This record gives sequence, structure tokens and C-alpha cells, in this order.
Amino acid sequence: MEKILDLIAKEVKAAFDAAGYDQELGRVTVSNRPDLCEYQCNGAMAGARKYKKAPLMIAEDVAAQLKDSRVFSHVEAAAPGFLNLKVTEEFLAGYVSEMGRSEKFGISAPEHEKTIIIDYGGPNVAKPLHVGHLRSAIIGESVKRIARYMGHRVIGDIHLGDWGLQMGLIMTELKERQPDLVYFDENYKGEYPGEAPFTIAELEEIYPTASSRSKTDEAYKEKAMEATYRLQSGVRGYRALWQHIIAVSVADLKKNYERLHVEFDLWKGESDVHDRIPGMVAYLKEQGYAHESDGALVVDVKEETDTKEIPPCMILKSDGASLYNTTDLATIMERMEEQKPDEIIYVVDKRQELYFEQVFRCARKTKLAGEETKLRFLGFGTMNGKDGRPFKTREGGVMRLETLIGEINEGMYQRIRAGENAEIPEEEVRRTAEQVALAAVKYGDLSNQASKDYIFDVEKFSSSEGDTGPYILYTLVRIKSILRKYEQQGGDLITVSLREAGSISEKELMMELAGFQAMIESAYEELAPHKICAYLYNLANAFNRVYHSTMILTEPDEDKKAGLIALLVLTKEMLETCIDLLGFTAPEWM
RNA sequence: GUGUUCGUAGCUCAGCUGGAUAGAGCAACGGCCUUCUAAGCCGUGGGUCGGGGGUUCGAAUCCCUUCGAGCACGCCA
Repeated sequence: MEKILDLIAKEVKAAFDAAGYDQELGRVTVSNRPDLCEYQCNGAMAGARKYKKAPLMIAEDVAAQLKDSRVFSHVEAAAPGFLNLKVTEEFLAGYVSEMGRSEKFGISAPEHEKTIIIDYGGPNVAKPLHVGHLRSAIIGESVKRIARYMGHRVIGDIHLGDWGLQMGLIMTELKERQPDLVYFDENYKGEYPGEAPFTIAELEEIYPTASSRSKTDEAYKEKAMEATYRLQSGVRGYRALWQHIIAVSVADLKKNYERLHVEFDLWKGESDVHDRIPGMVAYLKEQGYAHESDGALVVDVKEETDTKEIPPCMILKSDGASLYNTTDLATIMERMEEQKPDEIIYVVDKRQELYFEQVFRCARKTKLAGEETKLRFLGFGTMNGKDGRPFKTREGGVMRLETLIGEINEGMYQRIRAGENAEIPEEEVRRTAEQVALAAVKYGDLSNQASKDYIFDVEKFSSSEGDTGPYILYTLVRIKSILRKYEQQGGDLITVSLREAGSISEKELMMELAGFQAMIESAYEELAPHKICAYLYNLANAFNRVYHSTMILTEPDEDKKAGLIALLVLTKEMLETCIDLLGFTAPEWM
């Protein structure tokens, strides 16, 4: 289905053409002066110079051509050369009801289905998830859903940090505590136990302990590096132990991400490309891409046009060890072989921008990634507390994600309990509280541009006043409630059909609905979930205005009532689709 | 130092490839529940778009400059 703006523009372009002007001037936008018109065209002013004619005259010429158009109910040339347009109720209702009948509101499948990989720059195993991981998960999940909705094949890869020094640290600390574990017995030849010798809680305590000790205890750090080396070179016991750590961590991560409605298709990690590194390094050397610099192996990625210094991309450290760059490049190589992606999107902290610029350039230059593969950096800003400083616990420590979500859920639960819902079963109240809390958190995050820092203000996000998740859900709940009652009265939601708008607020709601396609396309192209939030907010506002000015269930004219119900059905579907794209759902009541 | 992002109402933020009186929300103030969930709706006040130049018929938007803030700048990830 064509976008409504394109349909309108088609009319206007034809009018420009008929009046003897370049039809390209006939572009149309949603009006920024709703008091004057619904849509507008500014082409007359752009064409004034070319035709050496007053813009107002051009606008008038075009307006004259549009006089008999069936699309417009009002066409007016306004000084200095605006073309103000209003569409007919018939045209709008026709467009919106076709949207309602169409799959995905009329969005057609892309000409080419892309394969897109989303790399969440994953968390490190054995470390608890903290608030820093929240944005990557929330934004990545939304971008994934948006791209899928647009008809692409999207693969989300959590991409765990599972191979570095932190693994050696854990093993070293474990050995100190339980030296008799079979994993450390080099002569042991049998099967290793299936059960891990630690729990997730222990792991989460072991890592920080080991990490801080390594900073002061040199010998301890040596041991950890040795252990890391042993793991990477394939010592059986270390590998077995490592697998336990991964398994225990992943089980816990899955549980946490599940609560956030975040899913990954791949649970790959840095370790997965370990075996590819030697080959890749050899390739880079043989092709002459890599050279030695200060003992390290690097690839130059400077370009003539650079206005700044771009440091070379380091492949191997001077001690021969690999680093983050190495695994990232090897991962690109692996993905080119396994998925042949058209696009790889890295959803990571924006502070890593320069680093990824280096990696991208290196991948291109060395042909690890072909020209046809787009490498995109989706950097997100820091989540700050109300003081504008990075979000911390009251004690000043790093806030665990589990704790944060738990607190917000509890707050929302108390709020619902305080309402007049005494007869609702406990379990359902809990479930509703979780839904609303998740909406609060996700909407609060996603309604800001990803690249900007933002202030995480639970009270503000949880409020249902203003531009918040709960407000959107409340709107949806109201619609659902009306539709339920309509059905109870014997109405049928399937057979109702949309009618022409009977009031200004209805027309505005329809116009909002009609703008869906343009919005979703730009949200997809720009990787901008906040555009969906803005749209949702406008849509919810538009509906609430209808709600307050129109009695629906008591409408005596059955046809009119059915038309309104059809409008509500469509609005509900649209709201639900959009919140799904953001990664949350609505309850039946709240 | 170099680069980069940003500076819009008291606070938190929108403003698409330049267009008509710069928009929301919160906070403040005033209205609206015998009617579909008042977690709602309507209204009022509040801004030299950091400053200064320039391009343009027209600039919050593009260019230059200046002030201020954040961030990043080869052996961390």
C-alpha cells in the first residue's frame, strides 16, 4: 500500500504538472499548522526562482488545478506561497479502512529480504547483569523487532565476553578455595562431573573478589594469566570448568533477560572464534595488510579525507596475545561465512565509537567484510541518575539489574494494590504489575534518542501522566474495556466497518493512524525506536480526545456505533503492534 | 592538544532532507466524574532556540567563529 503522503503528493504533483511546473515541487508533508490545514506543500516557494514568478502565484495556479480533486475538501494558496490542503472524510476513511484490512496495515514486504545480525556487545559471563546492560538489551530488542516487522531476517547475537582474563581469575580463585577439585588434577583422565562445583551466587561473589585481589597481588595475577592461557590452549580440566561457568552464567542470564522480554537467537561468544584467529592473522600478514608497530601487529586504517588522527587497528598485542579487536574481526569473518549478512548492527556504548570505526575500516580494507555488507554502529548514551551522574545504588555501588527490576515491580504492585482492585487474585495483580513496570522502564528508555545520555527517573517513568509507558497502556486498557462491553452487548468486532469521521477528533485520530507507514519506515531506517514512542504518544492522545468527546457504547445510531467500534479496533491493533515493537505488552485492566 | 557529540521554557525532552505564531510532558495555576477505567480530558502563564557573524525570499535546522559541558584518542573491553 502506498503511503498516504505519497497518494496526496501524487495529486499535487499532477497539478503542478498540469499548471506547467516541475512536478517534483509537489512534495507534501503533514501540516505544521493544524489550525490552517491538514497537509501542506511548500513547492511553490522552492520553484519561485526557477520560474521567476511570485510563489503565491504559482501556488494559486496549482490550487486552481486541484479544485475538482476528489481527494481534497479544501485547497488554498496562502502567503507567501504555501499550499494548504485538507482531505475529504471519504478519502481518509477509505485509506484507513484499507489499512485495517491489510496485513501489517499495508506495509509490503521489502524488494530484497535482508539478513541482519544484531550484536549486543554482550555481557561478560560470571558477572551479574547491571544497569549498564539494560540499554543494549532494550534498544537491541526493539531494533530487532522493527527490522523483522519490516520483513527482514534478523539474528540477535548476545555475543558474550567469555574468553578473557576474567575466566582465568575465576579459576584461580576457585583453585585457592578448592584445590582438590578434579579439574585441577592434571593426571585425572576420567569424566568430569556433570554438576558445577558452584552456584551463580558464588560465581558472582568469586569474580569481584578475584578481580580486586589481582590488582594488588602480582603473583595472583600471574596465576590468573597462566590459568587463562591454560584454558585457551585447551587443558581438559580448565575447559571442563569453563563450560560449567558458561552454563551456570547463561542459565542465569536467560532468566534475567526473559523477565525483560529480551531474546537472543545466538548465544555466541568470543570463545567461538578462538580457533579462527591464527588463520586470520596469517591471512592479514600474507596479504600485506598487517605490519608490526612497536612490537604489536596492526593494520593502518587512516584515510586521506580524515580530519583527525585515526589510530591503527591493533590485531595482536606485543606479547602476541589477541584482544577485543581480534575477536571482533574474526567474528565478522565467521558471520560472513555462516550467515552472509547484509548488515551487522552493533548495539553498544557510544564511547566505543572510535574503536568500532577502526574495526569497520579494518574489516573493509582487509576484505573480511565485503562492500555489500553494511556495518553499523548504534551507540547508546549513559543511563544517569537524577543527579545527572551515572546511575548508582543509594550506597554508590553498581545497581544490579535484578534488583532494579525487582524494586520497580514491587512499586507498581503496591500502587495497583492501593487501588480498588481488592477482588483481583494476587497472581494476576503481580502479572499486571510486571507488565506495567516493564512498559515504564522500556518506554522510559526508548522514548529518548538512543545516542543521548538520559536520566533514569523511576517515578517519572512509572507515572501515567504525560509521555510514559503506563499512559500508553492505560489508553489501551480503556479501549479493550469498551470493546469487551460491546461484545457483551452482543456486538461483533469482526463485522464492524469504518465510517467517515463524524467529528474533528475522529478525523485527527484517523490521520494519526494513516501516518503509521511513514513513521515505521523512518524508525527502521534510522534505527530509531524513539520515533515509535512519539507516534504512540500522539496516537494515544488522539484516541483519548475521541474518548472524552464521544460516547461510544450509548450511541443510539447502530451504524455510527459500529463505525466507532471499528475505529477503536484499528487503534487498539495499532497500539498493540507498536508496543510489541518496543518489546512490551498490555494487560487487560490496570 | 586533536577529534567528536551536545547546549531549545524552572526541570526532562521533541523538532524529518531550512519554511507560516519554536512544540510536548513535568512542575505552577484554573476548570471537568449521577455517562464507556479521573492512572483521564480541557484551559492559562512561561523560551532573545548558549553568544556573535554568514548563506538564503526564509535558519533552532546549513557554514564560520566564540563560550560552556560530556566523551574518545595503539597494546582494556
